[in-house]
Amino acid sequence: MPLPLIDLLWRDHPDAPTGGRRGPRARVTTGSVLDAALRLADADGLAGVTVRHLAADLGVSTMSVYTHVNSRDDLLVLMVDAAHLRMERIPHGRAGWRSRVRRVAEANLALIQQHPWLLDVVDDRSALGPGTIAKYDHELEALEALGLEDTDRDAALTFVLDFVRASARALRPQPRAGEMAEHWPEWGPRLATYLGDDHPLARRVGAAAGEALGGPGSPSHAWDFGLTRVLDGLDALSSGGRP
Amino acid sequence: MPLPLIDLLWRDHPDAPTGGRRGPRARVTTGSVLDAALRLADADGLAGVTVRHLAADLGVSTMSVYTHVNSRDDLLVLMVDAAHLRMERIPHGRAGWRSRVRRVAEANLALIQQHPWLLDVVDDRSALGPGTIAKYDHELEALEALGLEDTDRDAALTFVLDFVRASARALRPQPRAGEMAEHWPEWGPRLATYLGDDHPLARRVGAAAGEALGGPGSPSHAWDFGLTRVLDGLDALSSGGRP
DNA sequence: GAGTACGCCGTACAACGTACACTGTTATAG
DNA sequence: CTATAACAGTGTACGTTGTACGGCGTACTC
Repeated sequence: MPLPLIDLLWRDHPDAPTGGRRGPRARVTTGSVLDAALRLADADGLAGVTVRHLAADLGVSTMSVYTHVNSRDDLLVLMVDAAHLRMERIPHGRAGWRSRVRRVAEANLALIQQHPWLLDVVDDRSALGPGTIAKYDHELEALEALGLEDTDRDAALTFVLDFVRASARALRPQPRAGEMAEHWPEWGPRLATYLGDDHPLARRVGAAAGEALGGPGSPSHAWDFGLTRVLDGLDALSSGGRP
Repeated sequence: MPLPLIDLLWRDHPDAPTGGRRGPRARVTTGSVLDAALRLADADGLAGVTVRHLAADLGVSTMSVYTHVNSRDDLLVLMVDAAHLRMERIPHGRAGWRSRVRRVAEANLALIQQHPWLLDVVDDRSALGPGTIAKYDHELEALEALGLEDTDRDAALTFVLDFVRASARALRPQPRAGEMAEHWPEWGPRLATYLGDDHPLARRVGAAAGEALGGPGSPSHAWDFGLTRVLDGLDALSSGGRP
């Protein structure tokens, strides 16, 4: 049986237990399993990360994967922490907090667009891993100039990162988009019939939002809009409430 | 084969196709399948909503479910729209936009806490259903006094609702919480060893946030904090940018 | 050289969504 | 009145998933 999750997360730390040295040499390691899992997830999404696929990619039998990882759920946690560990951490420099936070948001958006499967992992246990903790530490620094007490500082970071996650989900090409477009010639008129003259506001705003989504200009209006809202919302903290 | 999804969503509309009248009378309907599915989901979560369980609850065979619903994915879309349809829609009255938006947020939080499985449905096709459209219309009204153009009005609502979804996810009792607590006596000291003196900021803020989470006072500091941030962020729109 | 810890593997099981072929029932067409 | 077509419902079966269990062979320790 592999080591507990906490030790697998910190497997590269000098104090991490190594286990005995007997028996045949391992042909794969937890690290190489993770490398393969990340490749698979980036290519085929989380659903493509099955234990069997993983084992085939590694050239071992299905059950051998469980020698290096306790369960698929644990694997996902390890993957998230690995992605966080590899994330580039740009020094904050002398920029003001607004630029800092903006860069944190953009870096997280880039991370999720590079690894869209991050949106599909709901397990929070990666918070115990070296990558996630380092990321947390670095991003907390961005909020320094806001002068918040600790609980608010954590809440502010959560606020920013939750916005990024939601926006990234909206920006992600929906798997159903193709199916929707396919059925639209049939469904569109039918929906118009059902709606009739009801909900004129929803119809007007929905149409405008739909057009803007596929239209020219910025790839996502909602991202710019939301990010400015986030920054202005935090701004109200340091400028002593609303005027 | 059942009707296409768009017609199932609008099954209660007068213009909805009813299908022929031949054959034995249906012992269950799309509506009763949904009722059972909602009960199951509220009780056991989305994972408890299996076609077999559903059929057993309804007293029919497994495959009979597919007479009234095209697929499990479609079922989830119908469930979401049904939940949106049954949501109470409080008139906005004469309240200012801040109170209106606050109430929209609180109503959505209540909705998700009543039906936590809503967080697990990622399919956006419910946007075509009567419940989701009525909800959209009603919530857009809350933003009237902000004087936004249509695309911004949609973006603002998305901004609010995304915040609610993320907060609701954080407030939801994590399925892993029990397991974490169980392993904590073993993992806590180990984590302390690994961390050593690194990341003092993350350790301090993380500890404060962790304490606040289980501590006395408001059930969630992050909710109050974030909601005020959301409102202040929107406020900056109407007060003409930051001072 | 004996014992043991360990990597690896084959088989097997329960659960899932659902395709398919079928039976039986009922309203309609001739 | 009968033949037909449309429909609700069922049983079986397939492919896929995660993973428990027991066995086999290897390499280190005594």
